[in-house]
Amino acid sequence: MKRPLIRKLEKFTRLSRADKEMLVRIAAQRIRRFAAREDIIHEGEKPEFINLVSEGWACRYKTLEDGRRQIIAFFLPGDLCDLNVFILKEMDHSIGAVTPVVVSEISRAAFDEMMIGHPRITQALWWESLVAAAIQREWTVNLGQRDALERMAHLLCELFIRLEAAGCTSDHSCEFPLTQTELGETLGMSTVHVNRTLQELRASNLIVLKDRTLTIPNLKALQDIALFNPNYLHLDREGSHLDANEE
Amino acid sequence: MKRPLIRKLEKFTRLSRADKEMLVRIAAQRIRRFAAREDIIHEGEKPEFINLVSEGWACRYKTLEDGRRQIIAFFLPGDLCDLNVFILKEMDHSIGAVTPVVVSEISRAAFDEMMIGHPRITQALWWESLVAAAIQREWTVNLGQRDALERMAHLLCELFIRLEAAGCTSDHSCEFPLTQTELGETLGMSTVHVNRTLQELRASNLIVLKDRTLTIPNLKALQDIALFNPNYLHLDREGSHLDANEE
DNA sequence: GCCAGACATTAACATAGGTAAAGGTTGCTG
DNA sequence: CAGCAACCTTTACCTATGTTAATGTCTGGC
Repeated sequence: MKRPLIRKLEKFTRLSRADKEMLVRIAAQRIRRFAAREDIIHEGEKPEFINLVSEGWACRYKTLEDGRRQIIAFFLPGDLCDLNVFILKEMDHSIGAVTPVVVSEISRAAFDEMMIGHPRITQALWWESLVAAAIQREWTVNLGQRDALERMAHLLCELFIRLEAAGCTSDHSCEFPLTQTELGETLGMSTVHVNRTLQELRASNLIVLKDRTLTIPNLKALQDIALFNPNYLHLDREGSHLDANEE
Repeated sequence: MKRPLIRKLEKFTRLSRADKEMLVRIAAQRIRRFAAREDIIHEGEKPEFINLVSEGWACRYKTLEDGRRQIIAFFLPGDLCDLNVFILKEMDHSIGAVTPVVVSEISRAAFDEMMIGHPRITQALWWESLVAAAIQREWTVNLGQRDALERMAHLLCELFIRLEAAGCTSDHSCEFPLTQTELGETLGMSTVHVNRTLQELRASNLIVLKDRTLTIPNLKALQDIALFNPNYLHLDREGSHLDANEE
């Protein structure tokens, strides 16, 4: 459950003790807490920090002039928001807390320091940002090509596997704080249809979703429904499953 | 028309003569040509280079097991495909030529050299990759929230403005090589509906599209239909319109 | 122990967009 | 210059999903 970022990065590369200490130190420098639904940064503001979500779920979202809202990405424990953002003059979207959230702010200086002294971390962070881009692309495919049932199944598979990589699952279950409204804003469908779709997945015994807890009794089966191919998550370091060196 | 990459980067920052010479030199190192419809790199391959599209249009796409295809991004002249890709073990999608295309391959060594000796270029390239990510996010919004007419209008606005930044427009017109099938694969709609939607835009005098040429007589009007907010393209360098120093 | 607010569920009905199929251009190629 | 291939257009019909609105079920606060 601890240090989800480190746990995740180790899916890509082995980190030295010094690397890990560095990451822990950086993450401790400036910590902020947000209530559920609170904005962490809002469209139009100048980005000054890289945010690292260390506890809770956050999301990127964008609102159209007429009020329609689209959730563009989820940030799970261990996820970083945009390396290098400070290059941009202003945010073109907002980041909000989905649940109560703990965020570490990484300053430009701290980031540069890490880039210079810790090539392993640097590599690992680029990997994480390439994966984030790949996820965004997969969401494009999801919204463009899959129908409601496939789309929902795909999202659930992705979130479950990402939570697993961050050490936030136990057995076949994980906490699942999203409301049906939020699922609709993510998948581009009405709440009514979200509900119908979840009912259908439940009826097929593909998921159990109750009391903010999601259980996927047979992940393979859900993946099949979703046409889910995990390659885009790039979690395939040779032998990463052999490492038992959790900290 | 020349050096679309330089032209585009100068929307973000001023480049020195040495910077520009560097970019020209790098782009000349290894050049490849592809016929329309040919793959530049295919899902599953190991990425070894950063590709720079210097002439023609290319696209990223992904195909589901059952054959459905989604176009995920367009690469216009001056666009780069994924800084740092070589970190990944294999491509999770393909990149294909839409028209006949000229591509410069940038090796890891050349990229590193540039990063070290040319901080202005480094900054500018990160900017360009952040913009590419922002575009991908906007496509998520487009597919998730906008209806067919808005979606089509939005895509046309974006492509036109990006072509303008690369110096590939004249007055209110640009070359527009996409078939209706490709538009459908981009916007997640059937060709029949693409056709209906284009008819509707034509009937409202919002576009003229004929003989692979697109004219947008009143860009503002098209943007209004699309709920198009150009902020995500981050083309707003203070005073960039004052620079008359084209090379 | 009751009420308000947030969330989930269901039903009845409406519509944007998909599907299938046929015909119309245009432009190349032999 | 005939004929094919790629692309565009249109029509008729169908269905996945949206809309509206009513009802149900929790939860925390008083």
